[in-house]
Amino acid sequence: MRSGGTIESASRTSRRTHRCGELRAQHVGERVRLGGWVDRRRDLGGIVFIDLRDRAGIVQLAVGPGAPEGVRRTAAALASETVVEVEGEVSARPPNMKNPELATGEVEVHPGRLVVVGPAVTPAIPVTRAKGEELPAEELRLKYRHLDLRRPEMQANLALRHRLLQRARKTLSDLDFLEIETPILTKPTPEGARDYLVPSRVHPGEFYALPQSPQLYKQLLMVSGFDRYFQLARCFRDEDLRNDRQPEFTQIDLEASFVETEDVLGFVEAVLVALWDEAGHRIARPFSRILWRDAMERYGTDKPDLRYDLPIADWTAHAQRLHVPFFESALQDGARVRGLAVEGGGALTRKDVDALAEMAKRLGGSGLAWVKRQGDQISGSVAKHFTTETLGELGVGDGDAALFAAGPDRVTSPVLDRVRQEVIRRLAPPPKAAHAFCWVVDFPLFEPDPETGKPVFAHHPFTAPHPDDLQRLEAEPFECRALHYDAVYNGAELGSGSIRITDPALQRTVLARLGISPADAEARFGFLLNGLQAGAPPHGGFAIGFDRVVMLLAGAGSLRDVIAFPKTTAARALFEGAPAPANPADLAALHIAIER
RNA sequence: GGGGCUGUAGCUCAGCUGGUUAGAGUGCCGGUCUGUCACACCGGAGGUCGCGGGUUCGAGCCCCGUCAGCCCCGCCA
Repeated sequence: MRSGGTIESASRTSRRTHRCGELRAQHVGERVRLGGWVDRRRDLGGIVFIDLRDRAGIVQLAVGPGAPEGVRRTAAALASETVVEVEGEVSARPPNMKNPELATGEVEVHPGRLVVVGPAVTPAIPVTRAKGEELPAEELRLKYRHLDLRRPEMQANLALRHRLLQRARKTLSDLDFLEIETPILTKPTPEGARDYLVPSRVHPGEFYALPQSPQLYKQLLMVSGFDRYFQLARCFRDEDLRNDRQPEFTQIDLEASFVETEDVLGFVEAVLVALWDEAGHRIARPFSRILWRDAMERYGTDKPDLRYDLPIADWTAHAQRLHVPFFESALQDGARVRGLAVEGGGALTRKDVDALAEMAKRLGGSGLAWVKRQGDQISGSVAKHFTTETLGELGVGDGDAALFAAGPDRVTSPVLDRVRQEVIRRLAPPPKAAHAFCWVVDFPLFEPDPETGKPVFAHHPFTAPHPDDLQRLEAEPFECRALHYDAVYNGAELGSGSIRITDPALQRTVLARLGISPADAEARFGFLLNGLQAGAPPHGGFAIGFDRVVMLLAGAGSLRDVIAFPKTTAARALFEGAPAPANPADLAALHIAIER
């Protein structure tokens, strides 16, 4: 509510007129009521200054000799993190006493009433730190989450998260998508990540699973004719964690009917552009495209960081002429020599290069050969095999360096991907762009099982094969491309999606190709197959990893900084203490016996 | 399942080659102070060196085990 002249605060309640952080010079002379936490107190004897903090920020209370006796007594005894309510007049600060560091620094409040409404014990971890003091240990931040969440950084992260959720919801709703909730108690899936299981009380020995994603439900919604669906979906996977992986997480999940790949990418671009806009970044559309095969060849990864050049080159032909022992030992069985021509790589120190080579070895490669050129000087582990001319053929000029890896692609690709990232980190070249979005398309449909070599699906078994590759399904499964696409941003995967199989016969064929018997297929995916037989429109969709998006846009170092109550890397909740033993009576009711 | 890093006062950290009574800053408690904003100044309390075992005349420091947090590999259709 806003009325002319004075600004009526939207934060007004029965107990306050404004939030602390909202007060400005324009409020001078107004009598306000505030509620907040005591951030800091500076007691000068005759006058006490209190920084009062709430969600909107901090304002200074000044309790001087003119204040009522009771207010002065209360002010002198206030402990930090106490909740107080205060009523008083907003005053302009004396000219030399303004604080330009503070949004409210032009003013202060002179309380006529000051009441402790929420006394606080001394906080276990500080909410406000001294300059230069590190954050408390993460373990303590998670244990005393109610205090950690009071910090302005965490408040800002969660406020941003809120805005992004609203923006995603509005963007999709405006595109005519319907938000439809799907079950949290679902059916265990035999493939994929481990499920979180929930025992059934009324059906002894049977279990629900928490959804790893709403995949099958959203496809069935398409079969049901809902046309465009989205959900801000909570998903659960019982796998080991990383700094960008939590056991429960949120996806912006969408699916649409009568679409081709182009349509889905368009919808997802609209959402991503809106989210980045909400965070203050203007992003151009359409995003660039890169074939999966090219991404692997040029960057060694399916999520290339396109903020930087520095593509991987194939130097096999050059290497064969040079008779370098390092290469020849590896150059068998169709292996290749690939490498990076690093512009300005002369700045890499011996220590840098050794660290890179060490990293390459750890990743299972035979290591890294290297050459540096300074004028006519050529140095490095394989320097004696090169001249300025042969280096020139590789694109290595004065002041540059070349890094070589030799072996099969499955080894050198991940090595060169990591080496490229590390070179970029160490040389810190200026990025071509701050925000490098791209679509990676034409993923393979199958990949070899690392143990048996048999085809297993690279994504999920409902991904449609590329129509041009259908006839290769039997004879050359690994050559078969999928209508699958990933959204990649600055080297991070934001999400993935695909056009789905809608022909039940093709769906059965693909499942069979994966070694799943018809009976098995029926037991596991029968409800989907039934759905497809009932008249399925062509459809496809996408899922955006929302937590990761918030983390990137908040500039946070960990998912834990954009989730109010996250789990530790051991999947524990330190704040509430989950998981916890169940009492025997509950277990008995669930027909569960614990083995130790 | 495997590897690495960390664990010392409420919090953040220092602690040398194994050697006397384990320190600093901040917070906390008490005091002085009328314009501070990391207020300043004076005084004080505060320690199972994560836990268990071992080596040693002697362990915060070395060894073994274990727990917790974090990072990575495997895993995450």
